[in-house]
Amino acid sequence: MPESSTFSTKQRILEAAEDLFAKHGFAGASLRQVTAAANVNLAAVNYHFGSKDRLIEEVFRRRLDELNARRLAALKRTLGKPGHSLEDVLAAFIKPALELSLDRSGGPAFVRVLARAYAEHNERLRKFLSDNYGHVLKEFAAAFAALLPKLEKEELYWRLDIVAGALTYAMADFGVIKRRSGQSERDFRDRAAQHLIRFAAAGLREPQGTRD
Amino acid sequence: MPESSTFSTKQRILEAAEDLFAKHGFAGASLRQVTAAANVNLAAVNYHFGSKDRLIEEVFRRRLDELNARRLAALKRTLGKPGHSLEDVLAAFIKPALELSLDRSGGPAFVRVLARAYAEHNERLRKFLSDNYGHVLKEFAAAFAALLPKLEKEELYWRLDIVAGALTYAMADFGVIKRRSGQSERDFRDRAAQHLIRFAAAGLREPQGTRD
DNA sequence: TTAGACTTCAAACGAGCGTTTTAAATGCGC
DNA sequence: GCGCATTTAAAACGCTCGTTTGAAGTCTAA
Repeated sequence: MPESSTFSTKQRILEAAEDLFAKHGFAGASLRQVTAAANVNLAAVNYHFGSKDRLIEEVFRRRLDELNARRLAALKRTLGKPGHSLEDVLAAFIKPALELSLDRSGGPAFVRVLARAYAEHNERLRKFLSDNYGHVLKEFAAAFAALLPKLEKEELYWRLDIVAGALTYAMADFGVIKRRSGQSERDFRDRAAQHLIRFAAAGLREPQGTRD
Repeated sequence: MPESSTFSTKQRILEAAEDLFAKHGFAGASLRQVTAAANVNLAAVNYHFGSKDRLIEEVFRRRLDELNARRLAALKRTLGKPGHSLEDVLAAFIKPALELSLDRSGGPAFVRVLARAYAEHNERLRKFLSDNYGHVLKEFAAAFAALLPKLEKEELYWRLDIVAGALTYAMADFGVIKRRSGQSERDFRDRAAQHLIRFAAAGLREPQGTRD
């Protein structure tokens, strides 16, 4: 199975799929649209991926494998530092995602795909993501828990859930937000990271109230 | 045009549509699924609403008219109080949405529909929502701006965007979160509102940083 | 009770869907 | 250059989609 020769077709399908899934959703983007945009024969999807569902999974795997590896590496580096802060852990989670949407072509599209997956409560997709990347979230949750010992577990999970949702939505909108003229992409992303980290840290650190 | 006789069919279509749009998305839920769930003839959708797109809009209008009226009323009440706080304004935004998902049947489904609309960047839908309900967001933005005079406009909009995303996402998941046994629905919602308000207030109030 | 507006219904429309099939083209070690 | 596995190609499969049609049914007011 000579990978080099299949590479181009598979790659083009994945890129077109990512873009169209971001624009029209998983159900809304058809394989005919995808293959037309990729300049590839319609049957190529089922030849290379087996089905539309598996193509969707591959769209996620391609980006998430690297994204989560970077997140874990950054987390490990952070946990190694003796006096690491909440902001450091948040940065380990957020910055790789921001870099993804900056570095690679198609990154901005992918974070929108990710937001869609968040909004969908599709059973198959949730299981796939949980099976493949659930351990990453668990490691981050443990790191947060260690830094916020006074928060009850239930309260912490509440807040992490809100933070994850907020970050996902915010990053999905980055491709749309128009930045100040003259501001470089890098500057913009750095400011964005600062905003997100500060915002999330404030929400997590706020002392737990007992009752009103 | 005798409204009373059409009422039942239209109502049943709207309720089935809301539920199925929440579950499978706008493209993913077909009119055949909707009409079957509503126990109504397939052609009834096009007879009563004209098209699938207009049905989608009507699903939004039915809930948002009341939701936004309540939000504006709560905001007006809050702004009338002399010493009102950031938390009060946030409560005016959040509590009506939480009550919607508590009071009415189908409410939890609708907030998930709302989250989907957020994730979609559908031009037609965005225009419809902005045309019909954009003024509500503007009034809230003004109220926030008055309470956070030290924040630059750009910074404020950043944060409001994140808050709106976080809230939308969090409320969409309320139907899924399992609450402690013995905890009443009302208690759960009140606690949820406290969490969201405290979280959002902390993120908004955090002093603006100049640069790292 | 009959006229007429409104609503429901079964059936069909053309179009597009994901997938499969079968054959032609391509790349590559021998 | 031949033989073979891999990839591309065109066409068709059965199915579901949103929408339209025209007739049947239902209700109300005169």
